[in-house]
Amino acid sequence: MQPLFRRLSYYSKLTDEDGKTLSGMSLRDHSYAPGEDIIRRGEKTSQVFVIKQGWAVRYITLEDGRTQVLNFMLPGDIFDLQVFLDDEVDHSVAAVTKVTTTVVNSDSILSLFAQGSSIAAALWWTTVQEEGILREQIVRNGRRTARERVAHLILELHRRARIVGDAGADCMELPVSQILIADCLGLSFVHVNRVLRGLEKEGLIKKNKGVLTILDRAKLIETSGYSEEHLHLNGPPRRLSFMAVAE
Amino acid sequence: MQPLFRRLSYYSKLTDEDGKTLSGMSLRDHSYAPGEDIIRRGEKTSQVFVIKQGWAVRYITLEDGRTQVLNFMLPGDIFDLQVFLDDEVDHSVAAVTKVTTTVVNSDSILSLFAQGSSIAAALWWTTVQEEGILREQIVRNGRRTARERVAHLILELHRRARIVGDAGADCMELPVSQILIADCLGLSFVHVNRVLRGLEKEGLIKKNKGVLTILDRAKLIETSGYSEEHLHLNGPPRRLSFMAVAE
DNA sequence: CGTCCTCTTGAGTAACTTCAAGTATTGTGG
DNA sequence: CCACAATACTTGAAGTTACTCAAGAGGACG
Repeated sequence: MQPLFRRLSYYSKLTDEDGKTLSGMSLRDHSYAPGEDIIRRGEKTSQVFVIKQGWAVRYITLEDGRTQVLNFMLPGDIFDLQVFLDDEVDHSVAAVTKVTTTVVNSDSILSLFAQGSSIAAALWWTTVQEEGILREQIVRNGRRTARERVAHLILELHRRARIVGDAGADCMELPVSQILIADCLGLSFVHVNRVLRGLEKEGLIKKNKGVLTILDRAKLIETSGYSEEHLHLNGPPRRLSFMAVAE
Repeated sequence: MQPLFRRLSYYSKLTDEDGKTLSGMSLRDHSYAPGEDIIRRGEKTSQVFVIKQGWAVRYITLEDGRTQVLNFMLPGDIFDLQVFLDDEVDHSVAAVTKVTTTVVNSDSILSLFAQGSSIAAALWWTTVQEEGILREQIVRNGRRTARERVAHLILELHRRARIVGDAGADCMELPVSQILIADCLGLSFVHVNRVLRGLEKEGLIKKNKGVLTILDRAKLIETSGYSEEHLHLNGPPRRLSFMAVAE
């Protein structure tokens, strides 16, 4: 549960005690090979899992094979607090790299909420963050040019990787093919390639064996119109507002 | 709270008692003129409100004026159960028509959850539904053609309007300008116009003074690839899975 | 070492946008 | 209730962005 703990404690004060609590919630680990499905659309699942290692994607495929990546999942990301409805999930999740997940005891999550733990507030915050990322995805793909989209996505992914400690100040491992980037941004992979090469030629980024380096962050932000509001980086409150009611 | 009750009881069995409970939660109403903002990005709000009458949009505007509509809000739609974080909201909501909202006492929502009311399950379901709609929006705008997008949106809006009793079997009031449709689908309004005229010429739809009629549903579904999985129309369970735990 | 997948680049094309100008519709103040 | 203004709709023509097709190069993997 390290990545989750790191993510939750990035802006929220969690104690060592909280760390132990989190570790205790983890039931068992599971590994997936690159490309393997972790959850398939239409399945019913009452399980909550956390990405422990590696990258995954939430995605939906149309009948004719067109696929849309909804969002990337990094270590510390959770699927899915909404699971309590016991309904069929409406999208799939696949491993991008080798992925390790931890299945979490959902009862223990619930008791965290019942107890008013600050972990619960942090978990709630992650779902707000996730929704913010989804909304930003809609704006990005709906109203930005290809160039803006690519630059914007790079900045977002770097930031998210950095939060869980998987990236340097201006560089990161980006284990994502241009095909996936295209499926995320609603573009053809050929065009994504051209845009990336363009950004490289202009000296904004550099890519070398899966490591992406941001060479000119200021220009990258300028061309993408990137801002971080949607990530809700102020972090969770120590308690959810409704917890105060119970006191 | 009529529209909310209607929406919740569309697939879930709610008693008259539940109806009264819902009515009792409503604190006060508020009206908005067309175009007026109901909530502005960056505001903090700890209020939950329900659309009682009229249509609204969730939207985000970029610095240079480009606007993306995230989603339409119909009577019975809720903003926003995520509010308990007491954080700044990351998008705005504006009235499209004249809109009446009801502000809801968030404490009473919480006690519904505490009591394990079936209303709580239904409310949770609406948030799952809303997320499904957001995801479908990403797929639609990312991987469908303009023609598919327009047809798809029409079918979705009709379905949602019908659930709250605001539409006939194949016709509905669609109080939405082509400009808004364009901002929702990530297209120019000129192109939306051409696509709509095309669909009319081919006899798939008809529009007359704000009333849209679906003339050939089968073809409309065929050209759009529409399916309703994302609306989670099986509806909420009577109880959330975690409520069983508490028993 | 060969196969498969990803990346790269060019050339031609299709989908959608922008610009522009005119028409209908809706709202508003006298 | 009418006249006028403002907004939304419609259509054409030209331009641009991004797509498709194609073919070769570079890497990863068994």
